[in-house]
Amino acid sequence: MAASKRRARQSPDERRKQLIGIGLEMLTTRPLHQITIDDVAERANISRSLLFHYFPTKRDYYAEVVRAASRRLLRATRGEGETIDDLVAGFLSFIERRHEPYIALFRSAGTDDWVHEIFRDTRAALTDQALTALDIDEPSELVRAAVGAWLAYAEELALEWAQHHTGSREQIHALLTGALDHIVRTAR
Amino acid sequence: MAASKRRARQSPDERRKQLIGIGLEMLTTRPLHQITIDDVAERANISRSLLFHYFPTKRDYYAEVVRAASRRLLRATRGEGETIDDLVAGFLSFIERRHEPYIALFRSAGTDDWVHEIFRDTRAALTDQALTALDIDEPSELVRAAVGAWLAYAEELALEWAQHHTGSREQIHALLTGALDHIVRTAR
DNA sequence: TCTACGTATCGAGCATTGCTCAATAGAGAG
DNA sequence: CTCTCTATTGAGCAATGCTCGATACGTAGA
Repeated sequence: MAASKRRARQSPDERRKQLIGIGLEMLTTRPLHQITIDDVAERANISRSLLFHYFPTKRDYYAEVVRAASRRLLRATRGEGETIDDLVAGFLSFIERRHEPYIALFRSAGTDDWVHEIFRDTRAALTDQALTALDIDEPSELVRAAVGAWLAYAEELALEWAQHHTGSREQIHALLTGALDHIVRTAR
Repeated sequence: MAASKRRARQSPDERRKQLIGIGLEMLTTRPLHQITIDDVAERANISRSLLFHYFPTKRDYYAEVVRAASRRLLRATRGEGETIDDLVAGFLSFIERRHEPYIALFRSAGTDDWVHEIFRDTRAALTDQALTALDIDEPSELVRAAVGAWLAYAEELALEWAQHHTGSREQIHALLTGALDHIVRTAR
């Protein structure tokens, strides 16, 4: 008690990182809007007030947490994306390893407009990666939309696979690449 | 003021319907968890307490609202589903007319476990409709998963189309049926 | 080593919101 | 006309997002 009451003064940078880290961690166990400031503060061993010192509002805090989650995802799928096979393989590996935070990100998508916006940005970036891998330079609006929708398909199928082991990795891989190929050919 | 203070006693059935109706209405303008009991009560011209008299908890109220939204959707797509073309056509018409409540339903999916469950049930029912239309009696787990994921694709693409008029109705229709056909053939 | 300043940190307190419970009043049965 | 049943309410509690003034920790300069 005496020890926990002691003020452990830290640099703003570390504190922010710590708090966002805690947010990411908690995001894997419960939906975004169920994370209360009190929970985070207690976990970080600080007062509520301090959290509001770093993030003007709960929304801002959430937003940074979700953005961090998004960055993680994009970092994990990017770079390998030379071909569609590479991209899909990277995507599947990522989902396999980290489907929990990924689910968390998705589940958070609908909670609020500002979260949804981050979610859309993330998906747009993934769409760009896919389009690049497909060697499509100037896609029509329809092609972009179709590839974006394919991502929804990919997410759903990959998560189902990661959670319930539905089908083999090769089957899922084939379903994803095959569908994308078919979709893109149809869309233009 | 005097008029609004007057007690307008109603039958439980009507009250429940009224309250759920208000919930459905509000769901089109804001995400589920942003609807406060106070808002609903004020709109219905009743006290907060009465709402808790009919629904033991806010969750229960939400659940019934979302279930009602789900039922609407299923009623609108069911029946026409003789062939896949019929089903897709019905789906597109429905989205075209009512994409707002539909978006609302989707957006609500991640807010909480119990909402997500309703959402999954809804999608499972739609999957059954599609499988029936495809004349697939005993689908493997993989086929079911693939068709379920295809629904995510369909939802995403149809909503994009309804909101931003991306592509013609025929193009979207072709993209949906084509993808489903391709996916099912690949999955088995 | 001492002092003074900047700021990381906290505690008290306010408004909103989900929820409880005892009290009240409207409507139909007898 | 009265009595009973229950739809309805108001007051109040606990949790939670958020504000603000006070405090103490760490360091730069003497």
